[in-house]
Amino acid sequence: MLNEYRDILKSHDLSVTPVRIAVLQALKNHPHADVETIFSVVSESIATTSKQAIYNNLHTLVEHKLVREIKPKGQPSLYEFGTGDNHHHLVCRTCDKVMDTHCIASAPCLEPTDDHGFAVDEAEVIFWGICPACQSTRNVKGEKNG
Amino acid sequence: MLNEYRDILKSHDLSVTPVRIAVLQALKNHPHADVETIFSVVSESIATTSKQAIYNNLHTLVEHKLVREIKPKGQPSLYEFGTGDNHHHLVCRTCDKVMDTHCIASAPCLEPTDDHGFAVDEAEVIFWGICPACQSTRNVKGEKNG
DNA sequence: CTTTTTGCAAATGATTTGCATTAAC
DNA sequence: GTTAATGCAAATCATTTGCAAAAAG
Repeated sequence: MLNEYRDILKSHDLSVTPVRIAVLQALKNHPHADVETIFSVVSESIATTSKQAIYNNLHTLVEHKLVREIKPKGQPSLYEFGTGDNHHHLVCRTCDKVMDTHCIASAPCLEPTDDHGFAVDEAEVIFWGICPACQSTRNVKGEKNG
Repeated sequence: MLNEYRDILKSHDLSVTPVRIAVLQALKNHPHADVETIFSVVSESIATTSKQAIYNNLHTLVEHKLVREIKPKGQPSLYEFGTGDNHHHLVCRTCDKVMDTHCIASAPCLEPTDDHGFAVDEAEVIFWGICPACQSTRNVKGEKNG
């Protein structure tokens, strides 16, 4: 429902534009999408859009904490609709696939022993490993799987 | 002591070259250094070196788990001598400063609730926040501090 | 009507690739 | 002598910047 996105944007004092709504829709349908993917999905409904409009919107949405950015080492940034449910990520060292997971750590467990005066607002956990597909196919770094 | 690095490299079946040793030394003296920093430090002792030699060596060292790569969102990669002590990082959202810290979570606490079949070998924790300097100077994103 | 967003082109900058030379083993 | 590392130049590619036209508030 489009008005859903409209209301979310309005409640964050963000102007409502077709591209911006399309970006939110694309993120909802493609969790962990990169800019390239979002651009091509948005292009399906708005053929004249530009990659810069996608970048602009993602930055704005990330700033307003509506979208979370994930940056696997050496890959383009991935984006996900920020639900604020504080989940974490499994990242495959071989094919860079990203999956959601939760940590058995309860909130007070995820705290630094020494915060060096930082005002910490988020604890991000990345579980590094090898995904099932890469385990079975002996993929080498760089090849993509499922 | 140079033979220290020599032995570390030999024990990992890596050939011992002046540039490679200089990279390890630079990392020891400059925790959380980026390629630019490592290049200029190494250049002091080996004036003829190239940035590509630095990249090559860092990749090799990371592959052999002698060096850890940290990738703050949108910044060049940072590298640190990989001590295997499983510490974590505080990253400033404003100036991108990185500090070491530990997590009060004990090992069994840092496990995914559902590993989706991944063979997980590391749990990386990044504590996002605002560093003391940026808190006091009201820095805006992009300005560097301390 | 003022501000924000859009879309285009061009610039930036970290990282990678190809290859001949040189050094390590 | 065979393999791996070096250093140079050129290419790649995600991301950013500048700006005029268009849309949103």
